[in-house]
Amino acid sequence: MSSRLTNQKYIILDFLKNTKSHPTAEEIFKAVRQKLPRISLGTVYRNLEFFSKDNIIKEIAGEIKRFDADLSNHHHFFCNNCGKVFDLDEVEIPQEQIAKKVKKIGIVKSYSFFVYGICKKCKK
Amino acid sequence: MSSRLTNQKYIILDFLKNTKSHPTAEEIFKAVRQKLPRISLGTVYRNLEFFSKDNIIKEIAGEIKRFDADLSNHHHFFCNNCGKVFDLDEVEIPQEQIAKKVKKIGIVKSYSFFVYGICKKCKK
DNA sequence: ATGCATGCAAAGAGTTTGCATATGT
DNA sequence: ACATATGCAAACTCTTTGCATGCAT
Repeated sequence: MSSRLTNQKYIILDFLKNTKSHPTAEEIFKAVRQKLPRISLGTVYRNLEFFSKDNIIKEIAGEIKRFDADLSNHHHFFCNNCGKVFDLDEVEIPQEQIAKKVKKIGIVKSYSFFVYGICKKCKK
Repeated sequence: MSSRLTNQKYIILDFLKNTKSHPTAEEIFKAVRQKLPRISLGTVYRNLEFFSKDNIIKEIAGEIKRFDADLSNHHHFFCNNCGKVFDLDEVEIPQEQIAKKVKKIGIVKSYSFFVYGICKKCKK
């Protein structure tokens, strides 16, 4: 964790630890502002970057970045219609097999697997 | 393909079909401008969107969008150091198995799998 | 001839950064 | 006390859009 524990850091992280919504920086800003009305977007971005670098949270790349404090090895489903992101807890990827095949290209540091589709709610 | 075949479309697509570099819009712009000095970035973006919608090319989401005219079922390796993108031709994902597990969440339309790491050149 | 595509420039989103001030250690 | 973190606003990057003009059909 970055060196000085401020209220801002604590509340941002607390919010992230207690949501499964994979929020964007903007969404985190709005949520956190309810407890800390004077917090700035810049601070949110700066702290999210600290947390990512310290592997306390994970960035989920997409059109817009999203953030996830659930560091367990899981992947994501993006709904093309409503934009929501769902966890794929049961889906596993043959990592060792992949790492072997990728050896020719380089050293694997991490994986990210996205499934795109239409979620049940939007399907109706 | 979008309705009117212009020189701009032709040259953009021709460039994409003949590169393996997974270029960004900016890179495509620079390359294409050598043949069409008056082309604008807006036109590049507009046409890339046309092509994507018509499934002539694929967008690769990341910090910055990249584009790929190779529609074969393959995945990508991103080098965290130099930012280059490499094709992973041999890596296969158990799609059917995944689709089954994802059924609870929604209908699968597409997959994307990224491997992040350090490429051989950067490793040295 | 018609209307879709283009070039250009301005506007938009999302993100980063510089600087003076505030605050954790 | 001191250096790091913050708020604020400006700057930046990537992308989209409005509009007059050009060009494929």
